[in-house]
Amino acid sequence: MKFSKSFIPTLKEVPSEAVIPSHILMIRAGLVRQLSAGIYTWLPLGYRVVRKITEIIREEMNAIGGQEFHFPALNPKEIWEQTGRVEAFGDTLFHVKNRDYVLAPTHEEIVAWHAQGALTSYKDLPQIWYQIQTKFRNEPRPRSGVIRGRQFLMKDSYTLDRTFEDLDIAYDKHDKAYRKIFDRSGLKYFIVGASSGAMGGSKSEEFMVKSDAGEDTVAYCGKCGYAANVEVAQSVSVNAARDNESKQLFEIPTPDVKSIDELCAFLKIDEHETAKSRVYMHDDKPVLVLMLGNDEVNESKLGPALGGNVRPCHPEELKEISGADAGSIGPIGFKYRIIADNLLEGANNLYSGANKNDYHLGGIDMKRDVPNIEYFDLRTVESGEKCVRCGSTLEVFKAIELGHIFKLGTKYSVALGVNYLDENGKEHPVVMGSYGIGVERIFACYLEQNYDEKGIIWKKPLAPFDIHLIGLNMKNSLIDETSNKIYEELQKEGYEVLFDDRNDVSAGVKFNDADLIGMPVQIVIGEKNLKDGRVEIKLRAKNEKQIVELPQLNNKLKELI
RNA sequence: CGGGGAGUAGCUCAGCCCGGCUAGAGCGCUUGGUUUGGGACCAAGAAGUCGCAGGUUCGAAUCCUGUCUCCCCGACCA
Repeated sequence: MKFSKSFIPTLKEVPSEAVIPSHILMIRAGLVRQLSAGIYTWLPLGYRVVRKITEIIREEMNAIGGQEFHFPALNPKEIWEQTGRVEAFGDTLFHVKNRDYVLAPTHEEIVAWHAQGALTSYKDLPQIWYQIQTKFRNEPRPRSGVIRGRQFLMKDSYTLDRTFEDLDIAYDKHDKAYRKIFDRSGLKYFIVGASSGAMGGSKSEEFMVKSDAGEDTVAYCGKCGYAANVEVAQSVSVNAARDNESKQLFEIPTPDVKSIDELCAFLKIDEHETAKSRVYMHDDKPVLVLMLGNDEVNESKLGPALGGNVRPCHPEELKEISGADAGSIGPIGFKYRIIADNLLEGANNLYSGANKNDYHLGGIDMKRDVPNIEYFDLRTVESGEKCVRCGSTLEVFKAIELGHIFKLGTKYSVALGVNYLDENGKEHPVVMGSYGIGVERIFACYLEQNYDEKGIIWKKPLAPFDIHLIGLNMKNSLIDETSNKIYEELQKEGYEVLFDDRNDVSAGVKFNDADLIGMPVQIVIGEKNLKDGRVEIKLRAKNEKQIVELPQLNNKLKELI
């Protein structure tokens, strides 16, 4: 493709709407333009990358027996009502105003609808149906460029099986295919076991990429691969101590001491000798939650531990419940249910609030003084703590979800009546699985992992072109002739070539554009080398330049690409 | 939805607090010329309903009210 005739609007300045590297690079390199919040147009260069990604996905999905469909994005609302998901999605689902249609945010319903009555025999199963399609979700807050948009490309596949055992096989095939897809895309990723949430299913795994732009926080062990969302992550951490002797309870005046840090400083004690109190309202009954030292209550763990509705108490409720304000609340004399984090189990000689403003208690023995307490894992894992599986150090960081594989079970097949007859003529619901990949997230994550101060660094699999051919001074007829000839030859050799044949920009502009757009190999045709019958080859990744005799160019490229 | 920031030329932004003639800069763009191995130079030029609506005023980019849009943090996120 000739640069002079292409729409590649590169930008020297950083556009104000972009914050994260991948977004900035996409805009600056002329890959994408925003139309509205969370809605993007892929420009020709960027769309080439999208197609490289989708082609990798197709190959791997076909390799496990997937059949490519194209389901409609516009769906009758009625079908969505049958599974209760119009309500479940709520405002996230786009509704069409002048018809009872919705814009599909995913396609379980439509797959089930087509399967119903069509897959009627055990002989029809298993099936793997997939598509690469535009999805619509009314995200309340689109962000991070294409990473969270209101319209986005998704590869979604659905497996239809007879039994849960067969589902295991289909799930495993997807697990392997996904690894291949992300490996081939050149991404560094890891896998997190996750709870299946509102999709309604049992087992699921998320494929994640470490990134500050991520929306999930995960704990990860580099040694054994343990990875979990911090909402559920566990770690080995040190229990509060139990001394041989328990002191008697004693009251300490602690004027203006509220936080654990202030308490430790005031009494000159260690954080691990203290217990922090938080009061929650659980189905209209107060619950005191005790944490060791300064540990924060992990509300994602607290909810499931208690069941029902849980919310933090309002400050004005605290006094009535405990007799004190926040900062002076503690377990002794607290009249309602008390639960604590596991780390506090059996500890003694602890300091905590006295349920009396400006007073704390010392000498608390959990066994002796708080006999009816219940223990749960309520901590939030922090970086530096030890892995529960192998004991090495955990890292906590933000991550982007690239893909997710679910064992759905029979939720949708039951709701929409997708049944088959087995060998004995007995009817069963089809067992389903659902598997998604965010196509643009592969794109964005690749960029997050492959750039430098000059711009993007493509590797061959996703690069829009293999070679960026640069004719420096195109008004020089020898350069013009030679570079055009090389352009033709390289294409005959089967390379995808972007040819910077512009005659109205200086060399510096071409070099900088080439580095910004980031094709793996640059070939520079300039007077300096051409007068000796040579050209320069530059590898973008290593910033390595080599001078090559013209007749050797082809061999050299075979070696490099 | 809560909190914060922003909307002025294609892009990045100044001007706004403290109202005043024809609204500015850099980059980009057009034309001519000189350049051509790291965003080069000279000259001439085009380009703006100052987000929108209403109000205050002799006079509004500037003050007031409303509204829309975009960005960031949070909530939410099959």
